[in-house]
Amino acid sequence: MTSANSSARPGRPRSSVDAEVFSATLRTIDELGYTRATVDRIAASAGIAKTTIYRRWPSKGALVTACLVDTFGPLPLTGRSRADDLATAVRYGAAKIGEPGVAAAFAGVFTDAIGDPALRELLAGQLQEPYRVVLHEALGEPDQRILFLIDVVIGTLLHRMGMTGEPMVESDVDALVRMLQRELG
Amino acid sequence: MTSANSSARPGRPRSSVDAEVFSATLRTIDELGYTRATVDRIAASAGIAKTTIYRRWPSKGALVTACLVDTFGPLPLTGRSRADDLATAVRYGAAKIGEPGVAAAFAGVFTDAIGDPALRELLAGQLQEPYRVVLHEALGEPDQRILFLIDVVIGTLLHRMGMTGEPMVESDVDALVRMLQRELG
DNA sequence: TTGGTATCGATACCGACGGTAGCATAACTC
DNA sequence: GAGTTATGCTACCGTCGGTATCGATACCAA
Repeated sequence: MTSANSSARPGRPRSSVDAEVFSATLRTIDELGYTRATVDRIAASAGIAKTTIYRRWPSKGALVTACLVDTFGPLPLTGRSRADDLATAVRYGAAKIGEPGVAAAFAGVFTDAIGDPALRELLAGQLQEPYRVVLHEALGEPDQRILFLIDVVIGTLLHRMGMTGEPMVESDVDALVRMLQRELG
Repeated sequence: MTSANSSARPGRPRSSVDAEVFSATLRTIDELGYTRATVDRIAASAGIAKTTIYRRWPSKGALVTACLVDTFGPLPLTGRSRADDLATAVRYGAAKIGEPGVAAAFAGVFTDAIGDPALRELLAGQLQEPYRVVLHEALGEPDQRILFLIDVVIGTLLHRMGMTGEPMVESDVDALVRMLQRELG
């Protein structure tokens, strides 16, 4: 019979540096902005070679998208009520987008995704789609409403970061929560 | 007395090609995306030399910002009622952001503005500030509420364009109008 | 007509960036 | 050991944002 040992691939195993790379990516983007955060600098900050990055991700946009998917984990919903889950989702998004480098990374990927359909599919499929599914289940609203909700939450928070460079203040996040609770309540 | 003729500067006058440049900028960004819409290509599309562009705008980001300021003209408010003015503003923004190249230009400038404080000030001061003033007057709401409103409208519409590449459908724009009318009504 | 001035097109150039190729070497399995 | 895969390193390519330069051009004033 063939060797059925699942983790028995020959050759040198991949070094587990993905976490360091993601951390270095956000750190570098936060310090220098998306454009000046070159792949060379990110690799140097992660302590690896630039070629190693291109062996794992096909482009800078794909790297940053993977970085965002890693940063935005699963939504920590409570399931107590629709209003509660909605508020949790909004505040979770606000917290994540307020983390250093996240908003800049988001804007950069959006820009790269124009005229790069593969990257746009990656962005919509890997980043937005999981939240669409879980919010559809938690809120019991049709998909069109869920996608609208995501547009409002993420778009609003990103626009504030893009215009001011600062995360949205808590009182405005509160207003966003109340507005959407009225909308979906 | 000194020669007080206002339009009597010596030398060759500037050729009036700003409109062609703005048109070429949006056209090229729409065709190729922000990154691949190089200043060379924009200049060629406008039928002028690249150096002429850099004599009028200090950077690609400044050119695109000026292009957006030109595209987004003054808000055509009716003054009939707050609800009417609000709906008009939202639909005006949706129409403009749906025009070819506008959303891509917006996203690109946001990306460039990170780590370029001068460009960010240009963006906030030239593009956002006029709308803040006129909406503050028309809606009679405090500045914080107006800025929040702008974040929601522009952010939501841009996020939809960034994720799907298509403008927001009319039914969703309607939902956006109703949601904000409830919020500010 | 002449001279002064500011803009224009064209070209060449620089530094930086995204991405690729090649090679020696290290790390693992059998 | 042999075979296989990943890594670091260096060198390289094409492109892009932005600058410098120069002759030609279009205006004004005298």
